[in-house]
Amino acid sequence: MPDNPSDLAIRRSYHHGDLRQSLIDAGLTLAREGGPQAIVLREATRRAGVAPNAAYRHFANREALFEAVRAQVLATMAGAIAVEMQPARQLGDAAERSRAMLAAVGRSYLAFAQAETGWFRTAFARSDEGNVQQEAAALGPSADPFELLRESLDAMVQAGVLPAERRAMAEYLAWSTVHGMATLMIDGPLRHSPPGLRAQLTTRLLQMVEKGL
Amino acid sequence: MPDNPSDLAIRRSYHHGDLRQSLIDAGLTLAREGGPQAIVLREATRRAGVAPNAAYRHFANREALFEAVRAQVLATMAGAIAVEMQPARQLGDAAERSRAMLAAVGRSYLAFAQAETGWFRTAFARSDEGNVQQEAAALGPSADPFELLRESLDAMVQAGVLPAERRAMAEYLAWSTVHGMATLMIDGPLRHSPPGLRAQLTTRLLQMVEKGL
DNA sequence: TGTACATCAGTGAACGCGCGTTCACTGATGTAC
DNA sequence: TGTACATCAGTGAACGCGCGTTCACTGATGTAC
Repeated sequence: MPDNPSDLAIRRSYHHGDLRQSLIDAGLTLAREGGPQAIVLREATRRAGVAPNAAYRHFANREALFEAVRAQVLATMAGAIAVEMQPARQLGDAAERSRAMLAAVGRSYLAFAQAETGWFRTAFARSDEGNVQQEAAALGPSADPFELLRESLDAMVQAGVLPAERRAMAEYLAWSTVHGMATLMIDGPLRHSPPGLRAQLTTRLLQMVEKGL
Repeated sequence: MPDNPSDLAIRRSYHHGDLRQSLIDAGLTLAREGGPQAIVLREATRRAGVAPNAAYRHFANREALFEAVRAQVLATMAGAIAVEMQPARQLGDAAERSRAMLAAVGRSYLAFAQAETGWFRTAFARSDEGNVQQEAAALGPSADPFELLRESLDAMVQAGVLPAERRAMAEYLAWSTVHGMATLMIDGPLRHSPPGLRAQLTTRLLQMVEKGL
């Protein structure tokens, strides 16, 4: 393929090049701006510069496209969190390190929810499942933020910071807390709260989790 | 008005009786079964046995109907929680009472989310706000579950269970935790978890909040 | 008590919109000989 | 190296659907005299 003109560029060839990925990319843009409901098949094909039904060469239906986008979002989010965890990973003391990792997960989870609200909503949109796991698995390991949380908790147990008998289900307790706060901040009563208050709340919340676990 | 045939009954008179409330009732049924998106103006009029545009006598647009339904849901939820709090309120010891009240709020909040998922989703659907507060205010006091949470925390401070300096923002920390768990249970990885596990998680979560605050 | 009339609460028909999806098709690509 | 042909990836047109909303209307109600 000498020229591979994607998306918005005027296609010189009858064939697109990589329509599948272009549709997913368009879906990502839509989701970023408008959340899960903005992932509209016809709009994605429009942005890819292609007839609406062309999508059906690559996806069985709208749901399949949606799940592909969702898996990508999950991977992107996991990537963002992994980056924020890097400094914590460098720490020498095992106890300190594991605690810092957990805090980093929580902090960057909340940051992502606020910075990329559309994607955040998409990541946790209800789905008929099934497709999701397959898509996510195809993207390789650590495509899910949840895994990073698990890793941090395991590190805490290994460092002796978290008693082993409290490890079970701890990810659900921690995740609940942080996810609930994210919801409060993007949709709930804290929707219009100032950044200073949010920072304060984030800190106290993470303290509560660490103490409470 | 000799006969006041509402909703599904065949109307004998040209006038409906109380179309406004009938539309809200229809909206409540729709929301209960299908969540916020199921609140469809045309469907509500259909169920009320009336032409689609009749709704515009009582609501400016779909959004206005939606907010009226949402306010009702919030009130219903607050009512359910208030009932569950009753036993706790009877307790003699102030410290014990306040703690039991908080636990009751958390427990019944989670129970409501699982028993009435459609309503729960509706209660916390994003909205353009403005209308909500007015509608809720019109329904009288305690129309919001959040108020009951605040009340419990205030009681804890008064009973000396919660240090006054930790009272500020405590409702957001507590609410976050419980709301996040609700989300996990209805949409997230705990979607298909057995009741026994859920009960265990609920208990541990409430312990965590009490300790962590 | 009866009648005229303004007001209110509904009707009937239609609008434009955008969606997901299906059909029969055609242009481009790549492989076998 | 050239040609025939199967396969693949897109096109064009249309479908049915249901939505929210607007228009000009009509039947029922209640009030003034």
